[in-house]
Amino acid sequence: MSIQTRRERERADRERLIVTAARELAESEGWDAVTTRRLAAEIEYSQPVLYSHFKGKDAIMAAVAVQGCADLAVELRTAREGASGPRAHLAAVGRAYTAFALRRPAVYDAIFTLPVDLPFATPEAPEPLQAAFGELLRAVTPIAEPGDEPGLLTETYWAGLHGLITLMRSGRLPAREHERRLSLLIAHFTAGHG
Amino acid sequence: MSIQTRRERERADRERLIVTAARELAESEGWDAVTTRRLAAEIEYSQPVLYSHFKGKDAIMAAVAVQGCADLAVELRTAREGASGPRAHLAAVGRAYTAFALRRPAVYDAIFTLPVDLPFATPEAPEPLQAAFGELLRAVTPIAEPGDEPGLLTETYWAGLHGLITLMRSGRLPAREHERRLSLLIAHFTAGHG
DNA sequence: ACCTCGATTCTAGCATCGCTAGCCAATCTG
DNA sequence: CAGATTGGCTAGCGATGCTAGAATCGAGGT
Repeated sequence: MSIQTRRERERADRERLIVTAARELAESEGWDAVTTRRLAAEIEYSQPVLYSHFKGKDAIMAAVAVQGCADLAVELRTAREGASGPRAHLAAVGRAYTAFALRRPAVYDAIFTLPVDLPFATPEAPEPLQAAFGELLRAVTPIAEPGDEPGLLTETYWAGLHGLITLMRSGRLPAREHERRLSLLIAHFTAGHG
Repeated sequence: MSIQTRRERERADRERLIVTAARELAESEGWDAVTTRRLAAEIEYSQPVLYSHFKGKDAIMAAVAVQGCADLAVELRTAREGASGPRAHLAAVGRAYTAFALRRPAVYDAIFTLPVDLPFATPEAPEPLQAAFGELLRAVTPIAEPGDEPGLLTETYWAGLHGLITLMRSGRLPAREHERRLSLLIAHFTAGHG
């Protein structure tokens, strides 16, 4: 079995190598620079090996998204734990979310904007995605009013954050006022929860 | 002058032909189907004529965006005029906005999601864009609380709508509950303006 | 009526993209 | 050591956005 396990281990190593190379290349030069040829050169293999690990370029991006989402979940959690009170929780998580999106735009896009077919709002969704949403849910639930479904309220708050990010990143909203818009969003979701 | 003006008129006609062909093709088969070759075949000219009118494919999409934005502005206006009261105005405009996005996804993407370089939040922005934002502004301003800057509040509300649309359209939010999420967003922006 | 010349449109091609077929070599088995 | 099998690589396909240079059309003068 030793020979077989060594092969599988090397294969798994190379798969990680592909995903991290794709992420680093995307973070340093944008997703447009992540071509299959360029990525193959980066890992010092030929193009077709990519397709022996992943179904296609989309699958590689999906892997980057899942891995990056785990990072996001951690950052959301630590942000929430560093604040106290419902309103502070919501604000801290919202700021951590947008900070992540601005600091790592390529990863954020892989997770939330690029058309990569990952199951999202279903039980089959990858664990990191559910973890990240769970962190949002924990921050939003305490400010839900009676009759509000926490899940739906979380999705709505999330949409607000996502809209701010995407419109600003594409130049449709001026970046200068981002902080004030974010504060407005938080304020309107925490009305009456001083 | 007659011959010159006729030429210019024909040229303008063909430019309109290009834009409408691009829009119709995008609306019926999606932007992926709008290749320069396909578009050239659709207007029964060869590829290079596209480049004698527009700098490139992006410029054609920008033209579709500007034209479509005029439609959006009209729909937002009629929605607002069909309602009475600050809360009803905000709700009507929000519903009209999302309805437009769902009914004409290709045009919506050209305006708000695809990376097309149009000046947005500046005085140089094309008039239809300013008109559409102005309609949102008119609906939001009445529910702004003292101290809130209407412009920023409008941008924040707009971001909420845009986030709901993009996350739902990409499958990241279940479409079934869209109406309830939209209602939640509106409710949180109209707290205290029954 | 014809010819010239300038403007305009088309043919053909470039570089690059994601992806794949089929050869070739290295490695394991008997 | 010979045969078989796994796995990577070379080469190429079809399609993309875009462009250079040939070809064609039409206006104006003689």
